[in-house]
Amino acid sequence: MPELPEVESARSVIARMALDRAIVDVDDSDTYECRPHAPGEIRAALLGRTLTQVHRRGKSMWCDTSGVGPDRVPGPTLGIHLGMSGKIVIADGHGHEVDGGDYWERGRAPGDYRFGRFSLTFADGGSLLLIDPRRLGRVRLDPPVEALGPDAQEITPAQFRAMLARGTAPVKARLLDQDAIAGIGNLLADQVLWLAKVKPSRPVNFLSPTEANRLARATRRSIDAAVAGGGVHTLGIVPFRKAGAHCPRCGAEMARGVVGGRTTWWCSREQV
DNA sequence: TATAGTGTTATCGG
DNA sequence: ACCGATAACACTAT
Repeated sequence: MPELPEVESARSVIARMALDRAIVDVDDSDTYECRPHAPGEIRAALLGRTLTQVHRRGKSMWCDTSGVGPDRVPGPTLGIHLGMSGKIVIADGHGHEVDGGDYWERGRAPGDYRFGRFSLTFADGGSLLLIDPRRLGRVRLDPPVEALGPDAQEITPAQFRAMLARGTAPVKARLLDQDAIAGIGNLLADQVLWLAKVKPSRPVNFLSPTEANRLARATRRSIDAAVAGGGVHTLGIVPFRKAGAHCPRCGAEMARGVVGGRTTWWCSREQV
């Protein structure tokens, strides 16, 4: 599920609910979610500290930490990636779900913690949980975030042009490359390309400056819309990514293919 | 029962 | 070394 808008929702949950609360317990026993750490490593690093800030770049989040004593010694950063199915949830001391952001989440009822993979418990008994059925998310200390490209929500027109100015990859593959531009996933990419009327398989070296500009504007508009709407599933083209659907703009049949290794849908008439 | 899936990454080949 | 394509990862829902 999570692309940039969902991760931003998770970031805001942490920012308003989980900062400056003393950590008294950590469940880092899921060795796959917490790879490459051994069980107990993250726990030992966080016990007796607090989260002081939460940052996001693209789909990656990380929290600054510090001790709770008078000296407030800085600790390691706590990296959280939601993967394909992750969600951050805050519970109170009775295990009652207090906050989980507002984006759509397929099937799960509030308070269903069956797929909890990592948690922090605070001094008052409340907790932060990472719910992640597919377990492709990740929690780690001091995650490397320097390699990520500019955040897709804040990228400048010049940075956007530079991102397309090298190589021969299909434009959709480049939009999905987190080292080139951080935050765009499969659904957001299809929406951006549809809005800009660019065929996903077109090599970046064949794009005109006009098309590059349309893509930059479409990226901005799509992310703003998805953040405001509460997730990428609220984007216009998403309900039409299915067999037999027709373009909501021109009525032509939607085409399906694989680009950048991902299932891709586009308008067979307008996106050429 | 078989398959697809809103993400990342190691590996392979050109 | 750079760039792009592919498979693998883990697990659920259809």
